[in-house]
Amino acid sequence: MRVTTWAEYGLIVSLHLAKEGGETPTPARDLAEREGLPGDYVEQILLKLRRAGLVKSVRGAKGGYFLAHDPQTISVKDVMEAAENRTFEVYCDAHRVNLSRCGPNGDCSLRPVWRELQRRIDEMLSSVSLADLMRQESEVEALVAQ
Amino acid sequence: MRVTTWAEYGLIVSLHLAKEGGETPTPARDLAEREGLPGDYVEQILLKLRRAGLVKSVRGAKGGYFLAHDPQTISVKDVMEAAENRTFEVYCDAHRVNLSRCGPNGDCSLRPVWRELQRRIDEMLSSVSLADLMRQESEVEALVAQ
DNA sequence: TCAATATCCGACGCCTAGGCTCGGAAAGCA
DNA sequence: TGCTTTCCGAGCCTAGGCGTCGGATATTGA
Repeated sequence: MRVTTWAEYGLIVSLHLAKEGGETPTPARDLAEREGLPGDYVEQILLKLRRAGLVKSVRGAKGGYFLAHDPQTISVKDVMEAAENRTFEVYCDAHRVNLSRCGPNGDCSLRPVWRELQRRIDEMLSSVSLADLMRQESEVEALVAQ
Repeated sequence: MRVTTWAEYGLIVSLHLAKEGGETPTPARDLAEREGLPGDYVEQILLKLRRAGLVKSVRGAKGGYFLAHDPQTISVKDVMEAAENRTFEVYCDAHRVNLSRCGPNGDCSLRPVWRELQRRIDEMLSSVSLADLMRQESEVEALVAQ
């Protein structure tokens, strides 16, 4: 079980824009270079974030991207879902290995485990905002420890 | 973020053996057929589970596999780690994209989030045993809901 | 009006790892 | 001596993660 670069980079990029603040657009290429990320790839990710309504873009010279909302109103989960389409995929939902077990009428004691896991992951990721991430690592550590 | 078939099948297989009970060996092929899983693949998974000490095997005719311990002492996390090597991989631990950020002296506010997420996932998966999973789906659902 | 700068967007290419198969060696029964 | 079964490495196929590229469109400033 792992997080992809879509989510990881998506968060780095969003966080960068959050720190930038305001509505002055930052070009994708500048952002990528300053974060040490592949430029073309960052562009793809910003496109996804824009389609999800998390960032806004300005085209043409002097254009770029800026955050669409207040960092406090954007959660880690929001960014991950925008970048990765999902936070956690329940296997048996996607691949019905055995219909008599995985179907709606089946009885599979594993399903509740995955569902609950998904719930807790989402809960955790929803509870952290971009504003939270603008602090020092040590502060975030304290904040996040329940 | 998703669970692989290694973990999913590993759990199905372990659970099957738990229900079987006792020390009478069940052949991998029989198990696979009754669970509707690919036989050769199940064999690989059982091998992993054996190496992790979760199941024991008897070679030769009339041989097969049985659970090494009481189902109550084996958690979902145990099985997943045996089958998948890890429950949750923290991205920046595996791939240091940017040394000044991801290195030990770097300051990355994302790390605490992943670490805490990992902690909570492990906590959840440790709290459910194979014995718990031997119940009906609806019972497990109630059990697991915190 | 032209050149430079950016976003926009689809398509494609590499490579890893997940998911599964195969073939054969060793071990234990009948 | 067969038959069954575990053991184990090797290999195959595909999807998807991870990026790259090329060109169209929009905007700015000279």
